[in-house]
Amino acid sequence: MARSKSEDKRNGLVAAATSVIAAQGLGAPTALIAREAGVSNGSLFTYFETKADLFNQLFLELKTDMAVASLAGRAAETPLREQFRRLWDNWMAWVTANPDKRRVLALLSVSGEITGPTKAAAQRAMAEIAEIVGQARACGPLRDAPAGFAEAAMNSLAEATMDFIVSDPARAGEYRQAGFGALCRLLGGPMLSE
Amino acid sequence: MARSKSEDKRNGLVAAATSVIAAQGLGAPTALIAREAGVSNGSLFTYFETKADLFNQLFLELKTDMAVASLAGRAAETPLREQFRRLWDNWMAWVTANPDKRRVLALLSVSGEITGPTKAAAQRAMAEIAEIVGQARACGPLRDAPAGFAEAAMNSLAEATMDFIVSDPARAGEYRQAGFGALCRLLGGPMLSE
Amino acid sequence: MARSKSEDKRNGLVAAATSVIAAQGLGAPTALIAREAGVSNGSLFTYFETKADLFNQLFLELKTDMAVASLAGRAAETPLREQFRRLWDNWMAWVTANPDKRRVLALLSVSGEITGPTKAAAQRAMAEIAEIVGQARACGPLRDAPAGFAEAAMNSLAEATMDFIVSDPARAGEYRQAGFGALCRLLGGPMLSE
Amino acid sequence: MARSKSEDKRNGLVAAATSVIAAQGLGAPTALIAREAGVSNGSLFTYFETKADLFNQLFLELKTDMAVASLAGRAAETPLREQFRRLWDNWMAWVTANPDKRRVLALLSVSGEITGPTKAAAQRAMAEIAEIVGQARACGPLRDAPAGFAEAAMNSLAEATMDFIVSDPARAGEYRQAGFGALCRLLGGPMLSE
DNA sequence: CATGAATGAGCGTTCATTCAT
DNA sequence: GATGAATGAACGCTCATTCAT
Repeated sequence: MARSKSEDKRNGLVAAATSVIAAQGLGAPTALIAREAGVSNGSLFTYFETKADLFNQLFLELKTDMAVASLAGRAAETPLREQFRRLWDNWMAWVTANPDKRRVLALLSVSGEITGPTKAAAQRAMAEIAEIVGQARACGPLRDAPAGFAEAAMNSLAEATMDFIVSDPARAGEYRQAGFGALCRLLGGPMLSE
Repeated sequence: MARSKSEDKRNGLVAAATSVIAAQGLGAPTALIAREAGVSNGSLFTYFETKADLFNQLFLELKTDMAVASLAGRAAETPLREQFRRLWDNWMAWVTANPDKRRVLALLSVSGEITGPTKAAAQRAMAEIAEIVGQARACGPLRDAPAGFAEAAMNSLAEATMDFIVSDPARAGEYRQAGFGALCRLLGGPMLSE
Repeated sequence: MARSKSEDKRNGLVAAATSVIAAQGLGAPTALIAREAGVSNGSLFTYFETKADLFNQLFLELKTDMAVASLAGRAAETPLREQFRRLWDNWMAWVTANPDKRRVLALLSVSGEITGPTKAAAQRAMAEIAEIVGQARACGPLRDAPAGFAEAAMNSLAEATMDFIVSDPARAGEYRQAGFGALCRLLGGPMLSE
Repeated sequence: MARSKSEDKRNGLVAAATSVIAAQGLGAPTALIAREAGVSNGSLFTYFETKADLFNQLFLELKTDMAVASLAGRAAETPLREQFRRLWDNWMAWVTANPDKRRVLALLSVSGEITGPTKAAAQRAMAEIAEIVGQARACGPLRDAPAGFAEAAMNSLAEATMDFIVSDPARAGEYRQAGFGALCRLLGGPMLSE
């Protein structure tokens, strides 16, 4: 179980990477991340083989974090709209609380450094969410759309909503509402209409 | 007189930057871009003061290119749904034909190197598109949503659709359809329903 | 612990800088200095933040070196003329033995890269010499000249003498004598006359 | 006589070089010098083969300028002290009026770019001054000093005095006086004593 | 395992000089 | 001759990664 080395240090590095990269972009020096974590520059490489490796682990961790937060309090038997509502609210709350994590995720997503296996693992972390979306899709207008499309559409709408929330946190509630309305319309189907 | 700055060379550099950055990311060496353009490394800097300047001009050029392509053949008097259809089809066709441009646009958008003035100019280039969206919004469910939200939502949906198109061009038509349907539902309103 | 910064390496860099700059001027590449010191180009920058920083530290070190060498064997109670004689002889001997250091000092002095604090520190290193000059000035014809003038005059005479010594070391003794004679006359006063 | 090309442009370049180098040092770009002279960068090289050539011509021109100015109004039959007085006053007045030229001269002197022939020509330009110094030397304590030493000593003293004048022009007169006194003592001899 | 100095490839940019116009 | 774009070598500095301690 306990992998050797210090789990604390690793987590510290991940956290430091998040805040440093949020501020400076992916070009941020590993040495700075290490310093921010209170660790020597060399040590970073005992926890992550390369910078790209750090990126991949970070990506997976953030994605998982986001998924877990979004699914908090889920009750599989409640009506679908209820579940969506909770999912969406959780999700947006996570962004509001963790703008850095969200920014880093956006940076990493587009970086070209995320490997296939990491992407696959990230999808696994999102599986439960995908399942909820799948239920909605099954009886809505996206019924015949290619697999994954509904999910991607939801994601993109979430991204747009997040941008507004991050840039103007005071009106977060408003944006969350508008986004949710759009989401329900987008996925459509009887189970989501009000 | 001496040689005057060649528009051709400038365009060659822009094109080279697009393909090199699409392949290697924003970290691509300026020297490589210059070589790809058949120009000496130093020459790049007679056309663009700095790498960041190249990024900004490139961004604006790509954005404008995209906007112009999307608006091709627009007839302001045709029904709104018609106009949307054409806009969307043009847009997706542009992505299909120019995946590199699209990727570079995505990279630049998130790079933190695009200055305020460039962003403003880009918005101006997109103004006509924004206007069309505005018409749809005015009589649909996003009527009361914050300004810009409808546009952002459309953009994000377009992004998602583009991702599918780029990753699997063979089924481009299918993705385009699905995306358009989702778009109409998302923006809603009587003028967009079938 | 890791290796700690090696005083040896730093000194090696300073020495290498001296000989390389003496040969090539201040435009000498840092990479060459590093190579001459048997160190990687990057390492130079773990010892000196910038090339300008290297210049400043080098300047101070050379100036101090010169001052210390000039004051060797000073006995504050001996007659002033005696002290001057020793000072002058030491000084010229240092130049004879270290023409590179002298050339680099001359280059740096005029470079515009030496900062105020460095200049101040250099003056402190020369304080004891200034004091000796001050004693001579107090009772000679420069009594009423502006502060620092006597010192500057001595320096300039030393510079001229050094030039001769460096360009024709075989006659160093002769030049030294002539210079000393001129110095005593220049500063004048009863305590320096023969 | 009239060498081809424009004498005006050449002089403009020399003047521009003086002011630009005074401000920026010898590293100043040739392109900047050209612009300051109102000439294209390429044109500079039709007047001066290389940057080093420009340096050499500039050096000679400034040195000559200084010599001519110093000798203004010389009357070979007046007493030596008189002649020295005039020389010194002219010299210091020139520096006061032309601090840029003086700074550039100092920079060039130490640059290592001045070739032997240029140095020789410069000495020729200074010949008349050397002759005056030679007369004083002949009957003073430097009688037996190596050739050129007296001149060099005078030069160095002048340099020191100039430094004070340049850094504090308000007290130029005071410095000039102190310098002249020191000069007379340094060269000594009956013809210079008051 | 932790540390941080050492390494050296690599990058953006500059600039003397050349040359097409 | 004048112009200024073109050239490409060169430089200072950075930073991921290694390795001696």
